[in-house]
Amino acid sequence: MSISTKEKIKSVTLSLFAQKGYDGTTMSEIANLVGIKKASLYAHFSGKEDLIFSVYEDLAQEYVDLMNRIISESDSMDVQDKLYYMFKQYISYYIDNPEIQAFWNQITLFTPPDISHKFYCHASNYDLKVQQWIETTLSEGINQGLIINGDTKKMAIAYRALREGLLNGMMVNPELNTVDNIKSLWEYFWFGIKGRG
Amino acid sequence: MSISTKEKIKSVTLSLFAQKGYDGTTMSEIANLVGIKKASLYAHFSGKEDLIFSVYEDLAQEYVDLMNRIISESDSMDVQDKLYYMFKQYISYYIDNPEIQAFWNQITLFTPPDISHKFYCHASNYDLKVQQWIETTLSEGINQGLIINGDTKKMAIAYRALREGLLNGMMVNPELNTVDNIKSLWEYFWFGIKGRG
Amino acid sequence: MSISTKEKIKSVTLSLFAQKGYDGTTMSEIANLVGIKKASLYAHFSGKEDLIFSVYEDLAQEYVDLMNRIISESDSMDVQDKLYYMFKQYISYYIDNPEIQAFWNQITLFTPPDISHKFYCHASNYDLKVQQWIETTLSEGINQGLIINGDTKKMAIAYRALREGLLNGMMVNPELNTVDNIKSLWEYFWFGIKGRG
Amino acid sequence: MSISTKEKIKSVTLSLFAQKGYDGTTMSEIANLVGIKKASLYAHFSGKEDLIFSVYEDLAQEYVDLMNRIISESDSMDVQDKLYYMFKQYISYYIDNPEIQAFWNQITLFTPPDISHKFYCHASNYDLKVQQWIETTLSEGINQGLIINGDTKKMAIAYRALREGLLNGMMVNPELNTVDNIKSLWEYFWFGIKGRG
DNA sequence: TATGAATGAGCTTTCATTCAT
DNA sequence: GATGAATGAAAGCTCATTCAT
Repeated sequence: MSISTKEKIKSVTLSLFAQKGYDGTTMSEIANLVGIKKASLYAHFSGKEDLIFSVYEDLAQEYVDLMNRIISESDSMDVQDKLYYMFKQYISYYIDNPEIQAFWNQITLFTPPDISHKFYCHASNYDLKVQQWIETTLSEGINQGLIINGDTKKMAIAYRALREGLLNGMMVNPELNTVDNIKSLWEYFWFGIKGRG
Repeated sequence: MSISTKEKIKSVTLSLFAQKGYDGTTMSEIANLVGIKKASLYAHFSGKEDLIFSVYEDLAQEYVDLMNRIISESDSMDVQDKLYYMFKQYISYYIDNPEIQAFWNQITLFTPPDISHKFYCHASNYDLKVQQWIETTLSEGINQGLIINGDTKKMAIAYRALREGLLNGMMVNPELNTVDNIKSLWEYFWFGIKGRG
Repeated sequence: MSISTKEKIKSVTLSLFAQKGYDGTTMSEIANLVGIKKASLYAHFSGKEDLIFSVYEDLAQEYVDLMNRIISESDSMDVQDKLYYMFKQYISYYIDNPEIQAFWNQITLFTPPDISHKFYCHASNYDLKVQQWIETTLSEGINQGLIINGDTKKMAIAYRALREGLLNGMMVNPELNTVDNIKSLWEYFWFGIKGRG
Repeated sequence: MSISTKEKIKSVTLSLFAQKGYDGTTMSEIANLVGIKKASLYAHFSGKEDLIFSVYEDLAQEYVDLMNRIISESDSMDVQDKLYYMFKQYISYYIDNPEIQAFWNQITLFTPPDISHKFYCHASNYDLKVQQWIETTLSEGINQGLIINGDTKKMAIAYRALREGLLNGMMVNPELNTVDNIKSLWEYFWFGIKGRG
C-alpha cells in the first residue's frame, strides 16, 4: 500500500518549512505539492500550527531514537572511540538529512514566538540526557588518565560547539563535508583535551 | 542634531529583522516603531528589499571595519595572541551586539531565495580575506615551530567552527557567556594544534 | 426504544438555530452535538435547508395543534375568559419553550431571503384562522354588550400587539415573567375595550 | 463636498446588517456596494466588529437625541398628550427608518454572543431614563386623577409591550401602518388605564 | 517628506456538500 | 446508516506598494 496522505503532507511540510520557515511556508503550497486542495489539509490537521507541531514531534522522536542508538552502540567502546562515534554519527545524521537540520534551525531560531514556546520544553528535555552522557564519558576519560584533569562541563561545551560549528560550516560550504574533515577536526579537539603525560 | 529618520528606520529594521526575519518583518510595524506612517517609508527606501539591503550594507561595512581593526591591532602580537585576539574580539563583538548576530543568521540561513542571492557575493567576498589572514597566521606559527605541521586549511576550519559553534551556544544559553569560557575553549583548541615537541 | 437519530438531529438543530440563526448554525456543530460525523447528517436530510425546513414543519404542526387545543378547551367559556385563556396559554407556551419562540423569531425576521420564502405561505396560513377566531370572539363580546362597539380588526391587532410585545419583553427581561404581570396587562387591555356602560 | 467614504461605508453596513445580520453581512458585499475593494475597508475600520460597533454608536446617539427631543417637546403638554406623543413619535421614527428598527432587532436578538456583550451595557443604560420618564408621567396622571391608581411599573410595561408589539406587527404587515391604527390602539390602552370615575 | 486612501495578491480558515467504502 | 477524505466557494484579514495631495 502506498504512503498515506497524512504522511505525505508531513513530508512535504518538512521540506518546505526547512527551506522557508514558518511564515514562508503556506498551506497552499503544501497542498499543491501533495497534490490535493488546500481545504483538504484540514481533514488531517486542525491548522498550520498543528501540522508543523506534528512534524516536530516526529523529528523529536527520531532524534531521541538516534541518540539512544548511538549511545547503546558505543557502549563497549573505549572513551575516545565513544566520543568520536557520537561526534561522527551526529554530524553524519544531519549531513545525510539536511532538511532535518534546517528544520531544527528554523524551530530553534526563527519561529514566531507565539508558536515556538510549545516546542522548547519538549525538545531540550531529552538533550540534557545527552549532555550528561558526554560529561560522564569525559569523566571516565579523566579517571583513566586519558584526558587532562579539567572541568568536564567546559569540555562538553567545546565538544558541542565544535560539532555544531562544523555542522553549520558544512551546511553553508558543502565542500567541507568529507569524512577526512570530520576526522581532522575531531583530532584537534582530542589533542586539546588529551592527557599530557 | 537628532538622528535622521532614515537612520531611525534602519535601526528599527535591524531590530525587527533580527527577531522576526524577512517574512515576519512588516513595513507597518517598522513604521509604527519609527513613529511615522507606512507610506512614508517609501520616501526613504524604494521598498522592503531595498530597505533591508541598505541595513545589510551598513553591517557589512561595520564587519569589514571590525576585521581591519582587529588585524591591525594585533599586528605586533605573537602568533598565539594574534589568533586568540581575533577569536575573542570576534565573539565579543557579536555577544555585545546580539541583534547583529541574529541579523546575519537570518540573512545566511533564512531569507527567501529570490532575495538572498544579492547578499552572498558581497558578504563572503571580504570574508575570504579574513580566512586568508587566519591561514597565513597559522602558517607563521608552523614556521616558528609553535604549531604542528599540518593542513592550515583544516585548522582554519576548526578555528572557525569552534568560534561559530561557541557563539551560537552562547546565544542560546546566555549563561555560557563568560570570558572564562572563551579562554578555556580557546585553550582546548590551541593545545590541539600546538606543536608537540 | 431510544430516540431515533433523525429526531436527535432535529432537536439539536432547533436548539442551535434558535440561538444562532441560519448562518450561525453549522452542520459540523449539529453533528458534534448529536455525536455523529458531519457527513452522516446527509443520510437523514438532503441538506441544511431541508433539515431546518423539517424542524420548521414539526413546530408549525405543534403550533396548529396548540391553537386547536386552546380553542376547543375554551369553547364553553364566556367571552372574556376565552380571550384571556388564549392570551395566557399562548404566552405560557412560548415562555415554557423559549427555544421555540427564538426559532420563530429567527424564521420570521432573520433567515436569508432565498430560504425564508418557503416558510411564509405555510406558516401564516394557519394564523389567519386564529386571527379570525379572535375577531369572531370579539364580535360575540360586542353583541353581548361586553365590549364597546368598534372595529374588531383593530381590537384584534391591539390584542396581538400586546401579546407579542409582552412575550418579547419577557424574553429580554425574564423578571417580568410572572402570572401576575400577564394578568395585569391583560386587564389593562380588557378595560380598554370593555363596554362603558 | 460629497459624502465621505467612511460615512458611505457605515450607511451601507447599516443596510446590510439590518437585512442580513452579523454573519450574513460580508465585508466583500459592503465593499462592492460602496464601490471600493474589500481591502480598502480596513483603511477606515479595523475590522468587521469595529465597523458594526461604529454604526451602533451612531444609532445609539441618534436614539438618545430622539428621546431627548421628544421629552423636551412634550414638556408643556398634559399627561395624556405626553404619553401619546412619545408613543406616536417613537413608532413613527422606526416606521420611517425601518432599517434602524431591523438593526436594533439584529443587535438585541441575534448577534453572536462574543460580539454582542459590547453592546448591551451601552444601549440599555439610556433606556432606563426613558423608562423612568414614562413611569413619572404615569404617576403625574394618577396624582391628577386621570389614571387609575395602580402599579406604574406594570402600566409602563404594558405601554412598552403594546408599543413594541405594534411596531413589530407593522413591520411584518405594512398595511397596518396607518396613523389611524396607532391612534386606535393607543386609545384602547388609554381607556384601560384611565380613571374610572 | 509625509500621509490617507486605495488596491491586487495572497494568507489561514470555515462551510456545505459529495462520494466511495 | 455512518464515515474519512476531498473539494469549490467564500469568509475575514494582512501585506507591500502606489499615488494624489
